Amino acid sequence: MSDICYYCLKKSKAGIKLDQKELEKLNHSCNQVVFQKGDKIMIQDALSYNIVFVKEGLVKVHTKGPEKEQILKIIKGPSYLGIPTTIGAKTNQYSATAISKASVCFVGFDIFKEFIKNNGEFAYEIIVELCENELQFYKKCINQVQKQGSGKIAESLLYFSEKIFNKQKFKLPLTRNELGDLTCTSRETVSRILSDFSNSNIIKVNRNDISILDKKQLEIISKKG
DNA sequence: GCATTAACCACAG
DNA sequence: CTGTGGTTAATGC
Repeated sequence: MSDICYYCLKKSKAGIKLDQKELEKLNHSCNQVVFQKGDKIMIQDALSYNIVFVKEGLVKVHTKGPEKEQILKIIKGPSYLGIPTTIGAKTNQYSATAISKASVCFVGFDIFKEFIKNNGEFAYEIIVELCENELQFYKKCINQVQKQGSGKIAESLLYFSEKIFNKQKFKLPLTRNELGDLTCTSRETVSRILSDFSNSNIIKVNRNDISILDKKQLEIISKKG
């Protein structure tokens, strides 16, 4: 099949702007890999030759800090994940690990560069994505520094509920420890806050099954920090 | 001072 | 891997 990319239903917003000829080219230097939960997709400090695009599935983006592991974000396909590190640095500045089964496309950097140079619509969509990302990180940065524990946990629960699963009830794809790495708190704090929320009937917790019972309250906690 | 918040340690499921 | 309790340190009335 020389037209897999052409028929792909999980194109990025930029990918939609490619014409048939470009999609055929893309297909020649694009390699799709299916990762299982826990598989490493990108490893920090390794040389990066490809633009990494998550077609489907959940991926955690994380980096080794001076003290401990830091989860930068959790993303759901379809979404790019390796643009800044591929373009802006020689080696990967972060790692990426599948936290569910995930289909990932590795796109040759040369062809990606060619699209950016020759297709303005494509380039524009890439810029939009990069800008949205940067703004999101500003927000996250402020939240991490200024919100207290319960606010940060509430925020991430809402994130999983609204942005990742679109459900009130979901299975948390992270351990308590990882949720701590994501929210800049300790695993003990995560445990305590989750049981606090549970005792206040804001959420229902059973292992990693989370149900949000009182979304309003959770939003208030998230907002006020 | 006293309360709140959260990290670190330890230990038990 | 989790939940809890004790301890300690920082910060804010």
